[in-house]
Amino acid sequence: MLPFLSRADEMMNANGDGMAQQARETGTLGKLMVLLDLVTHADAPLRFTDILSLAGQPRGTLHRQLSHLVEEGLLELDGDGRYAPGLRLLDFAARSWARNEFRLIAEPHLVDLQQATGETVHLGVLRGQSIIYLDKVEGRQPVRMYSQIGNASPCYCTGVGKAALSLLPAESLVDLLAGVNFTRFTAATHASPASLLAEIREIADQGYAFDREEHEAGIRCVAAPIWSEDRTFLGGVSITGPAYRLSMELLREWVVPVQRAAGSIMEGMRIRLGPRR
Amino acid sequence: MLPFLSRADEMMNANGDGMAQQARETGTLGKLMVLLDLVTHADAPLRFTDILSLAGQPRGTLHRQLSHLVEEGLLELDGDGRYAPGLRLLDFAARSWARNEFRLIAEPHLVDLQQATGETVHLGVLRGQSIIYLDKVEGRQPVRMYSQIGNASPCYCTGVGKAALSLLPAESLVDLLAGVNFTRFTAATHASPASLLAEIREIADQGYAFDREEHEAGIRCVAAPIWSEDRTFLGGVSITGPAYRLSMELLREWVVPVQRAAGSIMEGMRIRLGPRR
DNA sequence: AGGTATTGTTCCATTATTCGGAACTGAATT
DNA sequence: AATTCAGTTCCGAATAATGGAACAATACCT
Repeated sequence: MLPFLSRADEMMNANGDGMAQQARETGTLGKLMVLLDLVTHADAPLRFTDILSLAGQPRGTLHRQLSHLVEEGLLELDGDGRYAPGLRLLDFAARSWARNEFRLIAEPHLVDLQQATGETVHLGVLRGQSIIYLDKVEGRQPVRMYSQIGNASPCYCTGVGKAALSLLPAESLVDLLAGVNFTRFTAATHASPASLLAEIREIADQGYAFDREEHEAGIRCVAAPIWSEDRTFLGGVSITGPAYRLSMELLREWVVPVQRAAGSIMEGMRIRLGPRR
Repeated sequence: MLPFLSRADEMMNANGDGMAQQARETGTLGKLMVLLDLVTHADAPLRFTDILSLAGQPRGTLHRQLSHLVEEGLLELDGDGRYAPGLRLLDFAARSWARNEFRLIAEPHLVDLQQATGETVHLGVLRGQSIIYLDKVEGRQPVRMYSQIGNASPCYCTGVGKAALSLLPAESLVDLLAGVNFTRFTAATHASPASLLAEIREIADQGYAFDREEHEAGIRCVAAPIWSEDRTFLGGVSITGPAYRLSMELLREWVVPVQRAAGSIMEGMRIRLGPRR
């Protein structure tokens, strides 16, 4: 569904001649990742033939590639010949999450913010054209975790996403949006780059962003951007909740606390990263 | 730390001659996975040179391999030249977790068991020589999630691990244990295959396993095994908690509920998988 | 049942990618 | 300025991936 880090940004450059296209693939690995993407994005485990038609590769080739992925534990093949994501992915992810510096630094500030407002707090970063949620703090959590963490969400209709975009220089922003597929999730979702760009300019001035039920009907949020001096990471914190409880007035009251949390996180990052450079 | 799915099981077979060794590598992918393992297992982000010495590969080669991993989002390279696990791993994992059939089937039974006992319930499966925790249900959870989920833990000193091992035919069990490195976590940890084998035989008879502070001092658990007719998946459910609260008597009382939960999960799997074969 | 279409697996000469030594750049150190 | 150390680029040689076709093993249909 979500195209994630698309390496294929510069594929359609302006010239029409038959020049050798820019180096754009990661060789063998790139092809295997496409397959992993296919399987992990599928709603149900896929059979060999399903993948064959989706991947458009010769059978022999595909068969070997899948075998390699299975042998490495990245995919699993059940007794009925259906391919599902492998559990080794969980092991990798658990490790990368547990040790993630940014998350570790942010965590206490997220908890503070949650306690101050009583609503759900998210931490997300921009990767490619998607926001990946790195952490989530809920009150007495009725819902299961992992529900949001790790999920890639669109950048053009989430509070954290728009906050992150507002930090990009105009040129990169346009480049990035050129590759985005504007899916209309609700009536309020931006349907084109034009209207989005206008809002983003506003967000850049104000220093905070709202999500007015743009991604999911009945869900609103306020978000503040997080950046580093060299723009190597961009992200945001947000407070999210049901529209019936979070009036726009209330969200406006929370602008200051969210911005303060974002500020504290940036401060923490500066202390951690500053001395090195 | 944990060697995970070691493909290299049959490397040291009995013969001493120079015959071509069994096919054992996954080509390009296998080499890249070794690197991913290195980085995700490290305590802190690694610099190029660190990886160079750990991986023992020519510089040019290593450089290209790491570049590919970074380009695919499996690794991230920060401004200081340090490699950390990439966030794309999180995205993959979130998906594979959310859609995992076994977990979805087991979930309600885990919740029931948690409510019946008030203690933490785990669901784990055996992959290679490790137990991977697929789910965890706590009471009003004071600790963060992801803490355990996805983590690979040793099979020889966890309740779920020993329960899973007890289902293996004698031969496979010996093979598997031959590759295990017996780390002594506490005074109660099995230090050799011999004593472990004895206990596992007992567990196979009884149909349940205890962890008597073998993995972590002060932590005990009861676990019951889960299997399928064709032995394609082996795992277990467990109730875990602090030793001061969970006396051995209490654990013995919980044998029945844990076994019942395991039974219900197997039942659920049979309904789901049965009709197909 | 028998025949046929479908699905999955193996083989091997060809082709493309990876390999890895060496030469190169740039920064830190003396 | 000279010297080490860390990281990057280059290119012929070695190796692994490719994909067509032949081969199993099932499911599907009269």
